[in-house]
Amino acid sequence: MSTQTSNLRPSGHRAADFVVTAIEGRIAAGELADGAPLPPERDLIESYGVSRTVVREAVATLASRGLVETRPRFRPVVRRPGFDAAMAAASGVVGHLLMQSGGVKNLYDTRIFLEAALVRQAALQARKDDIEALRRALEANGEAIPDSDAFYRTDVAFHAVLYEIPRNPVFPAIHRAFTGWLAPQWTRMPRSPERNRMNFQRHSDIYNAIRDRDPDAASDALTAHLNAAWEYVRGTFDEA
Amino acid sequence: MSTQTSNLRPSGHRAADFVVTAIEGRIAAGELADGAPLPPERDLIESYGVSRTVVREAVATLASRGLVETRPRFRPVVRRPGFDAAMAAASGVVGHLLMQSGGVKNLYDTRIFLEAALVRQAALQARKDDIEALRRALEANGEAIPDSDAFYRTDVAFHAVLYEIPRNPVFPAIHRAFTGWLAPQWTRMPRSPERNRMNFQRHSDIYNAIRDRDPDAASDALTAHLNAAWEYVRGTFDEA
DNA sequence: CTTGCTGTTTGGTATGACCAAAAATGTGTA
DNA sequence: TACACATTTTTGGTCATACCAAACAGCAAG
Repeated sequence: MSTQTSNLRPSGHRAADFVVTAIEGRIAAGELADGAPLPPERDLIESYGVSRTVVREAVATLASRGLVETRPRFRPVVRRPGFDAAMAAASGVVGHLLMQSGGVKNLYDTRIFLEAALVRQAALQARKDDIEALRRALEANGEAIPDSDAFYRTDVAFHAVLYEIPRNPVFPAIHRAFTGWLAPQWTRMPRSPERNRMNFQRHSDIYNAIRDRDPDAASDALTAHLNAAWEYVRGTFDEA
Repeated sequence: MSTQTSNLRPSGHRAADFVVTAIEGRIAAGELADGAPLPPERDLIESYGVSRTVVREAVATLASRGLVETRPRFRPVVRRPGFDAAMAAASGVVGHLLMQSGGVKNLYDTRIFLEAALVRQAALQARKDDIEALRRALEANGEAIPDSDAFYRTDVAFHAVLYEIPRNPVFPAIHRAFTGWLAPQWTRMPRSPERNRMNFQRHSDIYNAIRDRDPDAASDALTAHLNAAWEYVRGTFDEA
């Protein structure tokens, strides 16, 4: 007859979800600023009138959503989410997808598609400083031809410039996610200065097309570049 | 063979992470098939030699990664992750992003960009049955003009066809994610048969351009369509 | 075969305890 | 005073036990 627990939280829902949304609200409201540590679990117990079990479950949920960052035995740190956090949240699942048949191919095709559209757009409306940034990235890429490790970094940086041209923070986040997901495949590819030189040539083609304001040529060059890279690495997969 | 119960989990790591990866492996190996219920928590305790706290934390992590589906008081159900699961994992963060300044705009611009590229591609290489599917979707959309609710559904369905044309499962997943994220904004938009008729006209333009194999016209029609919709709803935001 | 009841299973939560590492505090020396 | 070192307190990670309520499985009655 007497209610055993006298809590101030709405019953019927899961207590953990209640705590999650409550903390989410405090983050969104700015009460818990970016970089600040989360209150100790034992404080949260008192604040929300729940058990430590619930608090820990809630913190784990927040962590997997990218709203807080947990390291073993450290206070969780609040992270105001950016588009990168969204990608990070998805990456756990994507890792599984990549191991399924055709998963890598589907993702890589998506990248080709998106990037081809990016260079087309870039050819149409890249600003002077965009093209200059692209030129510098290309130059650095060319100088790194003898060093395959440096070439990889400058390669990624070159493509990164393409994602920055629209000035929409979603695109750089997508690029970082792509490179992170596909890096394991890439590193299995044998590298050599000769291949670097070939890829640099492709990069030059893309740059020239954008500089010359030729969207079709830019799109074609990008597609050819990435498709060639795929053909080169496809042998390393056991897929039909 | 004999179930190895020699659970010597590496110390230094978190026990919960250990359990998570172990269950992930069982899912990836197919031992836990899609749709099957997860073993009871009390069984997992014995299997991995950890406390129930750890098991619950692990299950919560798996749930937030989209590998299992939990409903209150039901056995968690294993879900072989698809690209939709990846999007679902990201949606928690995206919800926060949408509330930040410019978040909706950035995401919507991304959608316009992607969809414009899709219709361009569709104009170039859509198959006969693709165009036929698009025509049927357009027809249904036209018939739903008087009913704003039905119009919204057929509107989404029309755009969905565009995402299916590349036959890459990533794109439909992206579409579902977009519509899910942006639906709250859309539903705030006042709807009327007149606006429906206008949107239907835009859809017709897109369809005609694809049917006529005119990539530029298709891309322009799509961009005009979505930009017009944005202009129509922007008044509902308190953004500069 | 269906319907309805009943005991069992199982997830959700609470409580208390212990450990180890981090953070905070105190202390002695230069 | 300033700084390095030792000690106490805090705090996250884990374990064990217990209880409740809803889902589930089995059985009896219709």
